[in-house]
Amino acid sequence: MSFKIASWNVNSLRVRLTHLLTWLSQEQPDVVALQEIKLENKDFPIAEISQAGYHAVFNGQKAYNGVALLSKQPLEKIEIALPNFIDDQRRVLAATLNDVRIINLYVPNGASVESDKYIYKLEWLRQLHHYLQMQLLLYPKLIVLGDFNIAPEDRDVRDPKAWEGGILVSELERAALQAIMAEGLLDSFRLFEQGDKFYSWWDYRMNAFRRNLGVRIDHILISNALRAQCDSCYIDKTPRAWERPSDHAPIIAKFT
DNA sequence: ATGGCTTCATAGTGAAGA
Repeated sequence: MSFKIASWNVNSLRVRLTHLLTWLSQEQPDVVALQEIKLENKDFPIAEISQAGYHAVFNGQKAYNGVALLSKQPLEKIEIALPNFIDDQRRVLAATLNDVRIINLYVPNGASVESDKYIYKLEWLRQLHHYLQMQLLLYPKLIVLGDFNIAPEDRDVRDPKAWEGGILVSELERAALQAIMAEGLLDSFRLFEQGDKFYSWWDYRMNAFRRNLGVRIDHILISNALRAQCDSCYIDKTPRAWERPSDHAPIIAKFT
């Protein structure tokens, strides 16, 4: 039986709800991880999501951040934060489906490498590292997906010279991601032959999407125990071309 | 060209995103 999982930073679930519902009906993923839902739990559109055939768990807050998991089957063992890390920003949502642990992340953006938010991003990634070490011991079949706000390599950036040393590509961010992946997580996108210049985020400004001036910062990482079952991974650019889109495109992985 | 767009909170503009 095949299994399809996706991640999508919707940049406001309120604004993007019709996009999401259209996309769900077309793509029929088994699980979707959403980031930047930007609403409180009391405002989550449970009825619409349920009508579309999905269970939902969510970890929202007012105005910013917020993550959710939609699933055709009910999810279990929900966690909503990194352990032992005091943080009022809602960026984590973990759940279990059968024997697969799914961890949805909205990694801090960091603003700029000179910013206090950059320090927070690096500390957050350090805490994430500890958490994933433990989760890998508990759950050999692990999927860690979401908006990582890190482009792993220069080939994940349309204009590496322009971005060099800056946020999303700085050495410390990339090293933090590499250290996490070295625990036993694979970038599912890079398990397969991909064309050139595939990105998951394009700035709203400067006609960046039309010109494909993007960066690949949304990822689906999988543990070694899932490697043999993973069939494909691809970025779905279609909803990015719709009217009033999110600035991110969904990324999808399929498993047998 | 440190702007450029979009969303949210707010009722003017300003923060935040990446």
